[in-house]
Amino acid sequence: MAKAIPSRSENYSEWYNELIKRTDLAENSPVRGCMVIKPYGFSIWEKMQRALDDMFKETGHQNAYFPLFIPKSYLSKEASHVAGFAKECAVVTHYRLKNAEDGSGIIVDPEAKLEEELIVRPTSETVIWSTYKNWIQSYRDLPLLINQWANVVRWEMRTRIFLRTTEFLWQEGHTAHATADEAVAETRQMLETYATFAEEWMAMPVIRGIKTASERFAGADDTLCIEAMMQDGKALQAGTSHFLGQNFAKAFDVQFLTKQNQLEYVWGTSWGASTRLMGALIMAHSDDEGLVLPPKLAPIQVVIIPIFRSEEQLAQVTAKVKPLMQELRKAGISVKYDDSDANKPGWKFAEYELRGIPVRLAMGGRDVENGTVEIARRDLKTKETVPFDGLTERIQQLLLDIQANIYQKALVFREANTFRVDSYDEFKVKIEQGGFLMAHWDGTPETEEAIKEETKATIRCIPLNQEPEAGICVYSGKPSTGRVVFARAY
RNA sequence: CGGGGUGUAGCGUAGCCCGGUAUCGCGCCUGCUUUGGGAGCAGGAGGUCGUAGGUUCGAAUCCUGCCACCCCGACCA
Repeated sequence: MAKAIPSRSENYSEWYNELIKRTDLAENSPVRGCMVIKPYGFSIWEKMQRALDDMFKETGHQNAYFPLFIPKSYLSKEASHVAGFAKECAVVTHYRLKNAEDGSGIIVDPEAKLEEELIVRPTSETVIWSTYKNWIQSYRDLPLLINQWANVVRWEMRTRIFLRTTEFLWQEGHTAHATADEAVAETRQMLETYATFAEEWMAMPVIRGIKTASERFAGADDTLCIEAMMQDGKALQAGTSHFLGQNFAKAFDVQFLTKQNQLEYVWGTSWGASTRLMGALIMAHSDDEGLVLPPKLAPIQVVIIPIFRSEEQLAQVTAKVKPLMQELRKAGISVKYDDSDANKPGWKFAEYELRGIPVRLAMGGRDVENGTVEIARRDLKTKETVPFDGLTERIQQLLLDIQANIYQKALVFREANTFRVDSYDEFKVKIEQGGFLMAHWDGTPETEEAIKEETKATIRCIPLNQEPEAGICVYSGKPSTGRVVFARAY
């Protein structure tokens, strides 16, 4: 018995860490700030990758791969870019080790110092734009729509598994366009792609918005983002899409000839989403019994557990189950039959619940006789006995229902924890309870900074598609044209 | 890098204040009974108490250094 995970409501951090550990998603590695993604966790990540990658392809993007190392001089070509990343770079200075003279072990060979240090990429704009210079000459080469799946390194002071690790996996799209309008449209399109992925695949509602100047990506003219609410009321940035203007084109001298034979700088975008999405997935839906996976991302959608006292009984159940599995698979449903006798049914029920498998079937002698099966759903933790016939259709529908229900639940939670706030006193009280505060802001970085300083709340974004509303800044009392989203964030 | 905490069997822990050769649970092994919500009983294996030193007749326990990990903060996707 035992093994309850620490309660979600009591200690969210502890619950999160323990959940990841117990479900075999990932673990901290001995290497500073890095994590090991275990097979179960990676199988979920792979599903995310595939879905995102398909969406990128549908919008005309192609995959490529660029180097891990960035010469220091590249990184420093775009001034605000390097300023933004300088404090968190891993730097390669030598290329050889040797035995110490005094026999004390292996040391870095001082003779093998690099002429120019190499930075382990914190993001790839600079290497990529230095390459694009050679790829782009004419308007006929545009738009250039490239994505890469890669790892990057950011030497953060404090790490948190999946949410902020020293090394992380992500995809980064880097596009070049002939006009600003086109690049802006691309930025929007990719933001919408992320939002669609979050909502339709992860079942996680997001707010589409634009970052304030102080939260903007280093080197961008504008940063769009999707922001999600976790179950502790904190915000999580789940994806970003940047309009780079001509900043990188100018820094790396990427020009093209227009139809009119004019030489012009190209317009850029970049956009990325990372293994942080795994953290989002966990924190958005899971409960004290474990993970709750949306069916579209569950590596196993249906688990079938036989209940038997003897080999003969097991054989009877198995005879019914095998054809069902074939039928489910034919319908595109992933299914696992756990007929091991290492653990008893009760243990299996709890284990698959912990791992977030959306649907569980249990079948024993009783069911074989009656032509029934017990079907349980993870999201609601309900179960019922249903006829064996027509199961495939029922399960198909159930998976859709679960996907929709998880989304709806997260949406209701977010709405219930989103508050319109009109005074700073109210702001300070509400922020302690968590959630999103919709408040007027005077548009100045000073106000933004002061509020952050005093309440630890940041402006997550200025929501897109929001009707303008005249008001006064909750902090300064100066006029404002619309509400922005304040929250404490991961 | 600052503040706090924890290191005892594969995992989780008691013991530490007040020194006397380590407790309990899970897991593991054997046997029987069990199997529709994390099985029961009986027996068994498993520990240089993070590490180095000090105090002491005697250290998991007291003292000092070091190491590791976790939490909070600065930084941030």
